[in-house]
Amino acid sequence: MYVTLSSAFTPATAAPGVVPAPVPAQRRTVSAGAHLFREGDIATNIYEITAGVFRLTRVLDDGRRQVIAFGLPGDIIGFPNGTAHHSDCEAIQAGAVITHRRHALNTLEGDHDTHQRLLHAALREISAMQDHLMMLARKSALEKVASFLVTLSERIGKSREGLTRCALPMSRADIADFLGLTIETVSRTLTRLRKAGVIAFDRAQTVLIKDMDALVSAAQGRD
Amino acid sequence: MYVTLSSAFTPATAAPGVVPAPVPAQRRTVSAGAHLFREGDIATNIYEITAGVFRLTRVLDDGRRQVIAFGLPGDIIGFPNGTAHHSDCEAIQAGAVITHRRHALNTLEGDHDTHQRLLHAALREISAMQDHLMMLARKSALEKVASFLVTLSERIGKSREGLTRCALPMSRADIADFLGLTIETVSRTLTRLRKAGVIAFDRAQTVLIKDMDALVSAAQGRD
DNA sequence: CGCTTCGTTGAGCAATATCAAGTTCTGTGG
DNA sequence: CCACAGAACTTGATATTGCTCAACGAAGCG
Repeated sequence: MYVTLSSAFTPATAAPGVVPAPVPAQRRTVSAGAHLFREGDIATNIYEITAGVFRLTRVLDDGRRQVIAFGLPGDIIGFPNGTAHHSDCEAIQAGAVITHRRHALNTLEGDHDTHQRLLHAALREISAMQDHLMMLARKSALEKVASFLVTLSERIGKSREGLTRCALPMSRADIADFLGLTIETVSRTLTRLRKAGVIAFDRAQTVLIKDMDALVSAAQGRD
Repeated sequence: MYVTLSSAFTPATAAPGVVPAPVPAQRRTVSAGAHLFREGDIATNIYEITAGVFRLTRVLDDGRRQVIAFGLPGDIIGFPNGTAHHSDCEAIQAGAVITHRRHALNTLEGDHDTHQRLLHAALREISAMQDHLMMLARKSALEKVASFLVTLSERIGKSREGLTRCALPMSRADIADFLGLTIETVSRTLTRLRKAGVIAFDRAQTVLIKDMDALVSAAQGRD
């Protein structure tokens, strides 16, 4: 559930001919700042986000932090590897999730449709993380920040009259830790884009993308 | 199939009580330099590596390259997202794979055991990529190179008399592109570790780890 | 209204990239 | 077996990017 690509999210409609299924899934709301799970917790559930914004983080012993992904509605989060979670998941904006039993990934239990959806989400996740990998390793600060804005606005931006308005539900620190930069560099880069007339700000938490083409170009390193 | 963690690889033994299954899997050998698949190819198979070393790469339009992972025996590679592959996979050392039909990931086809193994490999992959993400974004050149050597030697190193000998089947360029560094930085960092007495070289393609503790420390940033 | 957290800006610095030689290794043809 | 050519690797000098440290401004919250 990298901020990208999940646009290809497959809705939860049952395939024709498939039995309606005995769904052991439950809804759950999560208030801002609350953890869905923490590193070390036994991974019993997989979560399908229906509202809010979540943040998946890993922390190194010495405190260095990496935001692995932001989870938005439609994303599926919390895939287990082994029995325990290896990352923290916190709601940065109050939200809601559908919890699926971890066992829904076992072939012989639960319904086929849910199983397939979770599986495809996992595969999409692998692909999205490959993109993220590429970005972290090979892109400049400007490209990273621009890419992030483009991707986020594709997910949650509203376009009107050639202007795209996009909320930034996460702090600068979260963005920095997602992109592998410092807070200062993120801030400076946003300022640079603003001064270049590519973006503007309402509040620090709302970007207005004035020139999407330029932003996309910046994201790809042709600035 | 990041170079790490697959040590947790689950062998292909059938679970008790499971029908032997009509396996549609086939063996295939791949010579050095040959591609298993390329970006854009229709993803019809998933590959289970039984011998050799493979390299999974993504290339940006402008030529910037990222090695997503190295595939070693026991790893499973080529998970599809959508219909086409989004990366290239090349054998850097002659090898062999078992090919599984992509459909083995569909619940209702093929045997349950294979399905579960592939699924768990995918989940392990997600976890491994999270580690890789963290490393790319947050570690210094020294930490990256040291981590790489530690991880690789855990997979393919041979220890004897407190000395671990480990082949480096990939070129410096491959290592650099895996770690998000330049060839020169990789080379300099290896030299630095060598001059510090932590490692030594036979040929450029074989490391001797003389002080594993020091290497592990370096990998974790306490040098 | 003050406090605290978050974000921006500036100056200097450190790590790594880049550019440019050299050196070693490898394979090939004589 | 040796000489040579090309590739891979190492090393050095310099440039650049983004980090660190520090101060300041703005916004949420009691």
